[in-house]
Amino acid sequence: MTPQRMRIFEVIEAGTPHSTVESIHQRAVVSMPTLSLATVYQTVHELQALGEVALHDLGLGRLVVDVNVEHPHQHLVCTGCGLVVDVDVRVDGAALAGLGVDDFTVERVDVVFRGRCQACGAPPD
Amino acid sequence: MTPQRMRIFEVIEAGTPHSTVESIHQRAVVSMPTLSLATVYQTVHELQALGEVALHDLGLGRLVVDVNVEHPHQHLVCTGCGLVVDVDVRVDGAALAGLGVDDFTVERVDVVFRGRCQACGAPPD
DNA sequence: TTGGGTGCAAATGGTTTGCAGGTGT
DNA sequence: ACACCTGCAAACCATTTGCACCCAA
Repeated sequence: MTPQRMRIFEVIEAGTPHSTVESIHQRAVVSMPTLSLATVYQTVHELQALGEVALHDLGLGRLVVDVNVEHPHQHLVCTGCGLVVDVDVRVDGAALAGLGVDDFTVERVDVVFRGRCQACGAPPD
Repeated sequence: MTPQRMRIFEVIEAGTPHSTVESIHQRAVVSMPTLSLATVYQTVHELQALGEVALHDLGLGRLVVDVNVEHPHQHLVCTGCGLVVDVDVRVDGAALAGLGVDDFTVERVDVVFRGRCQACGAPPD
């Protein structure tokens, strides 16, 4: 556990439950001016291997670091501001039975509910 | 409708129901050696705007071009080879009612079933 | 001293944009 | 001739990798 990793972990814990690598870096450089983005990437991958965080690709074009690893859940994503909210919906692969895909072993089901948060309101156009 | 676009459209239709931009390009350069990847990207976006194809980010790190636009569906993705299969499962946002996210307007639900196809078998380790 | 691990500079790869060239009016 | 459209070279940006450095043994 190096000073860099400690600082990155503190920043992740102190922030919102879903951070981007960039936002983690921005908050960490304040007290560690030489910290590079690559180190943050490397560290979040190590934290993932240790089971401390989960990394999700929610179609936002950037990695989402999720501190909620205790609890299986899915995600709600605002198409306006990128806000991510955990939702406590359990889904299973059993829904696929009898659809002609029996040769496939389902290991995980990722559900993303996309829409607009209250602050963003209805989309333009 | 230019020669390039016509060729790209033909190639998409003739291939598998899910192509990557790169595979479209590879098949199209055979008969159009000067065709660039950027033109393929531009063209698939135009085809999307025309409602001829759908573009999906399925967490594979590359765009998936889907010719199945008639029919609402979800996707099965092999973590081994990247195979994509359409599955006829309908999901709705109603499952969210009473979860404390009432301030959110759900517009779309994207479900990705991840697992292993028969050819890939169980993952290593 | 040396072996393993750390963290950053530079490279990578998919995707988008800016502009030169062509086309129809 | 002019305005618009087409398609490619070069730029872009999130992410990964290669390597010089540091520390414990």
